[in-house]
Amino acid sequence: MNIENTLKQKVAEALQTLFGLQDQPITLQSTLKDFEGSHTLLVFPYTKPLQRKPEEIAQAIGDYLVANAGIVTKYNVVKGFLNLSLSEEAWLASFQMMRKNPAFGTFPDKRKKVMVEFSSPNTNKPLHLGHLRNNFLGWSVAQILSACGYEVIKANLINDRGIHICKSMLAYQKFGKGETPSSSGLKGDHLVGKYYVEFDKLYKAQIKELEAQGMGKEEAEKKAPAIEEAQKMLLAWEKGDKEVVALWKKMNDWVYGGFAETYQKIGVSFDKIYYESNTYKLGKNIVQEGLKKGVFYQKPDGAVCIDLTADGLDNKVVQRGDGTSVYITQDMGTADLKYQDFHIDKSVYVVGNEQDYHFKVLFNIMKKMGRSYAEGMYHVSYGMVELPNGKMKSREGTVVDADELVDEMIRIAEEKTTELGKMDSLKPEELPHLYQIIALGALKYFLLKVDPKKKMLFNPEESVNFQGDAAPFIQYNHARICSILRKAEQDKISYNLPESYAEYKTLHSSEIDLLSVLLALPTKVQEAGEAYSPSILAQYSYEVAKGYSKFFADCSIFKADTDEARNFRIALSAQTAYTLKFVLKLLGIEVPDKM
RNA sequence: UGCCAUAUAGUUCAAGGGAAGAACGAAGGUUUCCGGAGCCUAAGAUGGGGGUUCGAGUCCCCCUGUGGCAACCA
Repeated sequence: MNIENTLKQKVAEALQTLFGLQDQPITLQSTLKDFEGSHTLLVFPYTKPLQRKPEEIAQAIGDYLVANAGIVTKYNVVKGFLNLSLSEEAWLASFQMMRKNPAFGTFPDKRKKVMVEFSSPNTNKPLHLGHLRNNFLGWSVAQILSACGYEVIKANLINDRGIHICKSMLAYQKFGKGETPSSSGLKGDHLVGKYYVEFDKLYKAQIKELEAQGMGKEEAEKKAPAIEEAQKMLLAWEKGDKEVVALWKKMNDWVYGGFAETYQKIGVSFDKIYYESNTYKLGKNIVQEGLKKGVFYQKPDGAVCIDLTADGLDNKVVQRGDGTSVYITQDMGTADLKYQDFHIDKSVYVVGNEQDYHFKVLFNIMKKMGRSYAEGMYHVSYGMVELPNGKMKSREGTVVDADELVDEMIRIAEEKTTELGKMDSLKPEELPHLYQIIALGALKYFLLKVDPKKKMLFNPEESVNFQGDAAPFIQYNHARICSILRKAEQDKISYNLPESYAEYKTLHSSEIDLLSVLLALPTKVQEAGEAYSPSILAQYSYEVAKGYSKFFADCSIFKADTDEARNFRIALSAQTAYTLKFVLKLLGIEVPDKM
């Protein structure tokens, strides 16, 4: 039914009829702006078997298509590129098909469950820009997979225990003086983060002092009293020491309060929350199972290992000589736990690329252990967000704080909106929500438009775009269409009846370009799902908005020459609004009706 | 040292082996007309060297730069 498949079929037919060629690759791409036509067939691949010039072959196929394909009206040949123009009927027919499908862009239920784990913060400090990239990616990947037909469970594995938490706790014990979020006016996560930084100051000073006394750097890092105390605290926590556990609970609760506020503000939520304090002991049964199966082996000192050298990896310890867990042990256990809880078919981890190796090892092990879900494990690996002067480091305070950044974005959104005088048509009480939509949209789009696996640069001086290739431009096009649809309704124009524009026979090239972009929606959603890449949809949403802007500038809607043209253009606008809203939703971005 | 990423315009990013594209910035134009956060015009780039191919930014090899990993850390 869709244009592309019809064309491919007809091209195959042409190759068979004209040249007796079968099973040839058929490569269609969209025609470049500089040439006439909408679809371009590459004929280079046929030159070899046919021993003929590409121009000859292209011309022959072109003639055949015009005569036999029905939907092709004319063609032109540039080197080995056969540019095709399609009939108005073909465009209008596919447009009607799209209009009739209220769920255009979504796929049928696959009857498969996938868990997407993302966010996964440590509870010793507030969220920063890097976490935002993670949260936005995870959320978007979950939405995309859902549109692709999966049942999605969004999970958050909170790292609420370990030496880093003890660092904050220790510093609080030493310097906190009973400070609380309410007494200090600080958000809970920020308060705890403050003591994490305090710890680092103390620790660094102690190292320096020890070094001054002639101790080597490495030894000083191990012997500094602060770190020794923190380690002692961790042991006490593991033994269930009442005082330590009480402090841990208190400070974690502060952090959860802070996180909840941030999550709520950035529009992120979860279906299932795991805590490492509950899962960190898991996995030992898998170690035993692996030993029995011969997947693992035990070294003389008792450490359990796996030899992955045959797979291009190394020897990896999965359990310490003293019988305690390492990182990978608990991840094996948690993988099983997730399966037990939900019987998932796929398990996706949104985690930074510094853990690429870890996940290769984990997935490899779970395959060797014969887990049914192992083939469906996938690491959405993303690059770090860097500042102009390099990486962000929490301990050194060179981070872009998530809460501050969001607030700043909201401030800028208000400023720009006021500057443009765009808030006149809105009630004052609607404005804060609008600013929030625009600010978060800009931020999310900025972080999502870049290919996840690439590192990206954030320059606080230049901030985030509100113009050009940016969410506000896309949102603006949605708002502008809503305005048109309101007018259409006011004027009682029933643009949604296909027969009301069926006679429209003079499509403008901007209309065809826009239509062609809109038709690509399902393909783009599928691509984004297969690649776990929201950036594909971010780019697409911009193409749609740009296509609409061009159309809007070139084609008058309410002053169109005929009622058919007018009705078609309103319907085209409505379809564009649907597409923009649909795609941005998959990116976790809201669209306003007015802005 | 090994492994994995990565290198495109002044800057930030695109380009499923197929005609190198945007945006920002800087230059010029555009508002009697449905929303100018817009539209139009022009300038500007594949780190270096080999190879495979009809065709390479894309695949392979070497070199250089950058980031990450290579813990019985997480």
